[in-house]
Amino acid sequence: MSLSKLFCDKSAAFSAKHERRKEARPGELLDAALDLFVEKGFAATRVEEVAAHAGVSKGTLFLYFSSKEELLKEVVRHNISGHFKDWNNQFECFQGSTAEMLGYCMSAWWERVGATRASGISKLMVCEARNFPDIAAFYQQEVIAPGQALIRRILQRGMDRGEFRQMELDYAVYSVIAPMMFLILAKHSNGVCVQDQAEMDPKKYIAAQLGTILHGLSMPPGDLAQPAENARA
Amino acid sequence: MSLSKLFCDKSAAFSAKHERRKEARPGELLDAALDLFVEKGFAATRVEEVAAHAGVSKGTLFLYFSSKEELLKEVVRHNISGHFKDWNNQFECFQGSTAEMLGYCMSAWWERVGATRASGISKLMVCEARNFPDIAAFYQQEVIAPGQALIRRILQRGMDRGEFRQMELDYAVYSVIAPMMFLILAKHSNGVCVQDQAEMDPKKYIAAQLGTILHGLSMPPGDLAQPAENARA
Amino acid sequence: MSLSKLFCDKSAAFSAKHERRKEARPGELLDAALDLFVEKGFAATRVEEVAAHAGVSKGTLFLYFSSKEELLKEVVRHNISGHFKDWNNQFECFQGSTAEMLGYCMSAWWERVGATRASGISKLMVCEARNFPDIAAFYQQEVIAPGQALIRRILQRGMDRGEFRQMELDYAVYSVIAPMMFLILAKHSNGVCVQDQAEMDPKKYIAAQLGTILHGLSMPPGDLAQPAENARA
Amino acid sequence: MSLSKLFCDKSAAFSAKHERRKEARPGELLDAALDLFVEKGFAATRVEEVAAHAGVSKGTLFLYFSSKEELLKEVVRHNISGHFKDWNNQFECFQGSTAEMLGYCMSAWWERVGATRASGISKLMVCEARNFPDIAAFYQQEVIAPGQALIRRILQRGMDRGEFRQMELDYAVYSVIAPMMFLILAKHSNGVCVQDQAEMDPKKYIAAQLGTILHGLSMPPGDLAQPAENARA
DNA sequence: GATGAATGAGGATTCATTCAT
DNA sequence: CATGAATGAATCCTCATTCAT
Repeated sequence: MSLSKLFCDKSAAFSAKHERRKEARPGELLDAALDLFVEKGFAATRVEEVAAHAGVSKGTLFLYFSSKEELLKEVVRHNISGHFKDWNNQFECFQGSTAEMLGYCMSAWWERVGATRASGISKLMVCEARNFPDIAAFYQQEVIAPGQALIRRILQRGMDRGEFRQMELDYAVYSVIAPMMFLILAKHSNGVCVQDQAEMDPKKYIAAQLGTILHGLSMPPGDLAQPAENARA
Repeated sequence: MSLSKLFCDKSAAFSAKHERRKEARPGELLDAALDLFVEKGFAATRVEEVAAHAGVSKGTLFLYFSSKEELLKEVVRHNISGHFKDWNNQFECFQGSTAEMLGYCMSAWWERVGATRASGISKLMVCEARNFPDIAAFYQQEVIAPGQALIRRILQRGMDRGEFRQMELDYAVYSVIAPMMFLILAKHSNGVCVQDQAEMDPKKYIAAQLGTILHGLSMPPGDLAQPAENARA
Repeated sequence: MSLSKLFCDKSAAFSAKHERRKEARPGELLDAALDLFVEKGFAATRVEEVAAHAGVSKGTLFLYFSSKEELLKEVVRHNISGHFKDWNNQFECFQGSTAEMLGYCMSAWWERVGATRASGISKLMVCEARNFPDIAAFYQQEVIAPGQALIRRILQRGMDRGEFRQMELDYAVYSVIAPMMFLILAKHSNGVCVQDQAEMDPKKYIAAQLGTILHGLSMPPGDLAQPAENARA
Repeated sequence: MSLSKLFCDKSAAFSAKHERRKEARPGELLDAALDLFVEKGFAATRVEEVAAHAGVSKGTLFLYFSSKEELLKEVVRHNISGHFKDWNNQFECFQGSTAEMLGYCMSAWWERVGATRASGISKLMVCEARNFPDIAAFYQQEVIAPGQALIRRILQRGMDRGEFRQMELDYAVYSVIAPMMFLILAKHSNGVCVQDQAEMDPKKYIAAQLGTILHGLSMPPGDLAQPAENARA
């Protein structure tokens, strides 16, 4: 069964009005700012660098953003995906098993978020949350909450359908979130998470994590078949 | 009274408060610096704050650390545990199942690292790695590499003993690491990872993640028994 | 009206005040810096003072000079005259007696260097040479060496033409240099060289020193005897 | 005729009382301070360096000198020679020609001042006079004035005895002072005055300057003539 | 709108001076 | 007396922000 068949047709309706104003403002500045904030941190990034990366002068930046902090806020707003409405819709229509749904979710997330520049937002928020509580709260409300809610619904669906074992959702959600967050950090933290980043294939990583999430590392219980004649010394 | 007694007394009484302070200063400063760097980031932390948190003046800090950057380096060095030798030894002697071993490991890690202030180092490194590549490399070599190696050995043991299924270790290690890293971030990122941090019990979190890691979320295959037409309570 | 006229007008009117300032700034800063460095020494001069003397703010100074030390270097470079090429040319064409030439030289030096603010450079170099060996070496190469060379040529001319007695040039050059250097110090050292600086007329000083250099203090031998019909072509 | 014969026996009587207190204070500190102030300038010298050079701790320095500036004052006071009383006495008894007297003076100055560490005082004063007008005034009064007075007396003696030509003493004194000051600067200014300091022999330098001062650079008129045991009444 | 020169508050660092031991 | 740890005012330098062109 192809994945595309699994969904109904309701496509997402984008919020048009609020976006318009921001679209008018040089997206290059927001992109440059995101890249640099992620790379060097907010405090260590100079607005002049941001402007230079966007190909404009320092003064121009302040034409569009009243302050460096306001720029950060806009960066966060601009990079917060409207994916959730879409994804929630897709959840409603999904026909396959919950395992498939979870796999689809993680792949889709990687393609639409993780692999893009927008993924840096998460690292940025992790690093700057303490300094900008209001931005953190906004992010938490716009991204974390809907994200966790979606995953909860998926896991609940699995439990409801007898596919997943009974579990405490408050903790189980992190089994899905943690590997994705880790992948983002690995991508943005210069070897602090993974030894040789170039060696890591994100798709294989996601596949492997999905495998663990679904089945764990342990030998399937019934699967007594291959004993492993090895054992300890 | 012997001469040596005289000398001992003298040296013992030698400069009580002043000396004690001098011994204690660097450690107090390192602790304060760790806390603040983790909380606010390196660039956004003022040395004067660090000094104040350690109960000394700005100038005193520079008596012990030649620069703010050197302070950061020392913070990292100082907080890098020598746990791995110990843990590797324990690995050698461990008698129980590999699942138990993994559970023991994660709990021990939480108690000795995760729950302590030292855990902040990981968040700090994630945030500052790009700005301080040499420190990141040092951390990677002293912490990341040995940590991953230990986990690989554990997983390999599980596979060798037929407890764990065959897996590609290069990716499987992250099934263990990601949840722990996530826990640290949750602790230090002001709600950006978990909605209500106060609600989360780290021990339950670790238990839950261990459960997932070992057995996955899926219903055990043979266990088809109770399909659960239920839904929750 | 031709197109070129339009362009000319436009470019001529282009940014009047702002640009003019920008052109002028570095020179004003260099002048202020020279004055203050000479007056108070490099270390005792604050960059803010320099900026204030040039009528700009602290930050502006750093727009043009990357550091206080770089400012010093530029001060030296900027004040090192290209007089030597000119003077060497004049040496070649000079027709009069070598005594006249020496007198002309000392007067010209006074007018073009000694009496100007540039004279402070020499005092500055004397005072700061130990702290900035590379600048000292540069000054030595650009000023001291050519200066001594010129004087040697003059003295040599005098000897060659039988006007001057045979002398060891390595030491004789200082008979010319020392009085000029002394005059500079007198000008800049607040009474440490001469008791009442206001009383001293530099032209009379130079005339007097030239007299000594040429004829010494001693009574002309024989005096009476004969005016010296010797020498010169 | 040996030089020693030229003098009568009045030796100098040292001022005993005021010296006593200063003698009690570590001369090492004053010596170290002089060396460093001369080498690096007052502002650029750290009191800790002075203390270290004198082999004591920073705190000890402040036991003897209430401030860095007071240290400078004491350095100047300590290094101001009491030579003038002695030299003035010698002037009174000198039997030889004034040319001999001048030569003796310059040699004696070199041996007792110029060649010693004390010579640095002059360079120090030249450099710091603007920043410490009161010290400069003190130095001027204790050293410059008596020094110039002595030289004036010598030149006057030469004129009175018909050995020297008539000259304006206000300017003529500098013919003697400038070469000596220059020698000091050459010694302390790291190549800014003389190209290769190592090459210069101070005694030859002084002999050469004395030659110029006495007879000038010009060919003796008539040459032929000789000695001319003075002229004019 | 765009520019970039100018600003000055803010932060890292130094160092003269103090003072408990 | 001597020490050297501690201090904090002073100074260099940075960089977000303003504004005249």
